Amino acid sequence: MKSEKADNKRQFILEEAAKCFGKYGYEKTILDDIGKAANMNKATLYYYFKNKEEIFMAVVLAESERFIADLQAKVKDVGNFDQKIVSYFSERLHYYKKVVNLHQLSVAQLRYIQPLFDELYQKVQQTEIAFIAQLLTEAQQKNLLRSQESLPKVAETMLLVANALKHEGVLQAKELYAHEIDYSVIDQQTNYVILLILKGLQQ
Amino acid sequence: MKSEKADNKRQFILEEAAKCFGKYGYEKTILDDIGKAANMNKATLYYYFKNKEEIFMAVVLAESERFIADLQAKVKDVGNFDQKIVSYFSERLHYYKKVVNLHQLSVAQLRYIQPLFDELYQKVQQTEIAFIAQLLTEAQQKNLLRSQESLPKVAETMLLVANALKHEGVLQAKELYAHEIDYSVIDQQTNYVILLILKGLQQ
Amino acid sequence: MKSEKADNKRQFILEEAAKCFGKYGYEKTILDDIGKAANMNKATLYYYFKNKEEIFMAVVLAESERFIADLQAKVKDVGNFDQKIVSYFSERLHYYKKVVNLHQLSVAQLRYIQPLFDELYQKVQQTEIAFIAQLLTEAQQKNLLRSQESLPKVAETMLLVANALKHEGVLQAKELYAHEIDYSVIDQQTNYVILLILKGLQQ
Amino acid sequence: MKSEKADNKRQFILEEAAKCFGKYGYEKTILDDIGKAANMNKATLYYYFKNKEEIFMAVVLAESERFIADLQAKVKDVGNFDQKIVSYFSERLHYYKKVVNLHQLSVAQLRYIQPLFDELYQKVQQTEIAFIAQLLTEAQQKNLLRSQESLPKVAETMLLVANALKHEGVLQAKELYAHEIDYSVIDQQTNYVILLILKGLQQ
DNA sequence: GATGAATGAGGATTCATTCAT
DNA sequence: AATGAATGAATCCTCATTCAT
Repeated sequence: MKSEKADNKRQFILEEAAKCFGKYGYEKTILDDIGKAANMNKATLYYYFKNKEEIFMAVVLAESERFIADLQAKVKDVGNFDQKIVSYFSERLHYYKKVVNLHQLSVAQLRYIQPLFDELYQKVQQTEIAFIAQLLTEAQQKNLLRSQESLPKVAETMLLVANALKHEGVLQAKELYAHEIDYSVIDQQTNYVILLILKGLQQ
Repeated sequence: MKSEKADNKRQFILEEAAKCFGKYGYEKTILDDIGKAANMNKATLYYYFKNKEEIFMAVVLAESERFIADLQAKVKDVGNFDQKIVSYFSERLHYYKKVVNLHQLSVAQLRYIQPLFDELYQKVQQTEIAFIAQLLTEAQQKNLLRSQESLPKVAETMLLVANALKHEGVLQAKELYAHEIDYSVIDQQTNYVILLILKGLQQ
Repeated sequence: MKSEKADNKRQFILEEAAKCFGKYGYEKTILDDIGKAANMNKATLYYYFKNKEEIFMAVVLAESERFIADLQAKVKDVGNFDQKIVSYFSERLHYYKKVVNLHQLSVAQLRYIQPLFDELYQKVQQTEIAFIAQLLTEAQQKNLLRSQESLPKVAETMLLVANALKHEGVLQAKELYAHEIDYSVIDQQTNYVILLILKGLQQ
Repeated sequence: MKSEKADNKRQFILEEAAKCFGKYGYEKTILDDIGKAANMNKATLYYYFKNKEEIFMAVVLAESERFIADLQAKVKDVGNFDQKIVSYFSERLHYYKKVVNLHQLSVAQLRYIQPLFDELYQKVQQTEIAFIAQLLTEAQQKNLLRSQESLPKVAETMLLVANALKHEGVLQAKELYAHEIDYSVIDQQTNYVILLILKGLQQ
């Protein structure tokens, strides 16, 4: 492929950028930092990415993919079926929190970035939906679920709800310190709804 | 007092500034934000403070004083004498971590700001030394300590060591994510040394 | 007089301001410098003077008066009548040059300040005219001048011409370095015209 | 060469900047002035220079190099060997005075700028040392000097002394008007020492 | 693909000046 | 008379972004 080399370079930039963002935070990282780290003129970065924000997004996406893979591997070893699902969402929220802290994002930036963020997650979400649907299917095959529902649809709904609660929590946090968003509340709300849904499926 | 009004205004500015720094972080907060929040031209801020950094420092100092007061009240209710001292230092480190996260400071900034930070803490430290010395004195009066040492000196030394370990931890963190500084290691080291010192006093 | 105290204070401010302007130049001297030097709040300066420029002008005026007095004393001892007049104008130009350098004025500032400058000199000029007229009168009494001209008028004209030539020189200096204005050319031109006028009077 | 164009532009900026500094002085010259004079956005200046000060320094350096070249050409035609050396140092001091006046620098600025100034002159000084050493060598070849000293070393020492006396003079001038520094005293001191050294070489 | 060069949009800081008391 | 407080208008400098080559 013509683009294989380009992809490698893109990848390399992202790795260096991730280090920079981690060290200095999103704001303090200037494109010259990333350029120097990747041994190229900062203008070249614009050949591979639209702008600083896109670089950041791509960094987060890469981290996400790694994380989701980890997460799914981990969840497979968790107790029974209910717990698998619940802990999946719980860990997922925990991860979101970590990313926010990791890059020292403030609430203001979060609000601005979130839409792009979510757009980016679309891709990841396909994986997520598939994974949850898979868990549900396995449960169904063990006769744990009586539902006739489309399981992918259910999985998507669960994710939708989880995301909605997360966003809701962030948007409520107007006056609070960014990382003081009370994720534990969001966590409980999410757990509760997910369990309700699962109960519904088991009727 | 001539300066009472000015002091109130200074105080007011600090409260508004604290909100801004909390919301946006140190970097993203621009003086216009603080000015608008405090209903004044940003140039006026320079009448009350030397520069942005001084405003930030004053905010942190105010938070510190509040925190130290809280902390000391809380520690009084903690189990026995040893535990009081140990938990004092543990909580103190936890607070430092919180401040760093609270204002989304990166390692790079930390290094730069730390000296000013510490200078500022001089005042707070007098309170801290007095408090620890008091705890030690009470223990001595209960014949828990046999030492003839000057207790304020001991208190000062404990603080010195705790601070040194904290700084050491930060300076080691060159390549790590700012908030990923491993405070738990620092915490253990600090606990260990403090207990050693206490043991020495009890010989 | 009510204003005697105020006059003393004004005088004191001017002395301190002169030191400041001398040390730092017009631009670099800030009102806080003058205020501190005169032991008063900078706002108070505005009670005594309209603005920074007026302080500067007053400083220059005071220096001028001192200088003109000196000059006139000195000239009295100079050789014959012609030489007295010529050296008066020559020294006068030399003084102007000194003031300009002394306060590190640039050509740009000079252009701006000149009108105010000249307005200020009006007062001084009365003294100057009187002095030159006196020299002329003495010459007339010794029958050195046959003219029927009004001698004050002649004196005034001489000053007018001298000033005009000086201004002309400054305005020509657009592209030159401020203090590189070629005063020697102006000096020669002035001498020449003054001598012509004197010749005319002696016909 | 890759940088030839850039060097030309740098040069062009310096020429325009020199005009501005000459017209308005260091303080009054704003970067917009230089930018406009050089037909570019002021931000572009930062592509070629680190800051305003560096531009100024570069202007002075360029002037210095031109001057030193002139000076050396001129000195070659001066009478005998002793006179060549003495007049070199005398002219050199005269030049320093001119630069200071030329840019309307106040004593305060001089103190601040001097270190950078001297750092910049390091380069020029190599040329100066070589030139003086050459004069000494020629004298030696004519058997005017009996010394076995390293002549470059002697040349360097002479420059060192001349600079030290110059600095001493500036630093003494605390309360004086900047351009009223009494260079004639410095000149005499320098001459005296240089002649002493030359005498020593002729023993 | 890559980069040297250019720039507009800010952001911190300074300072002459004003005004209420 | 005096001043604490306030501010608008600069001014230096930074940085993401663009563009011609």
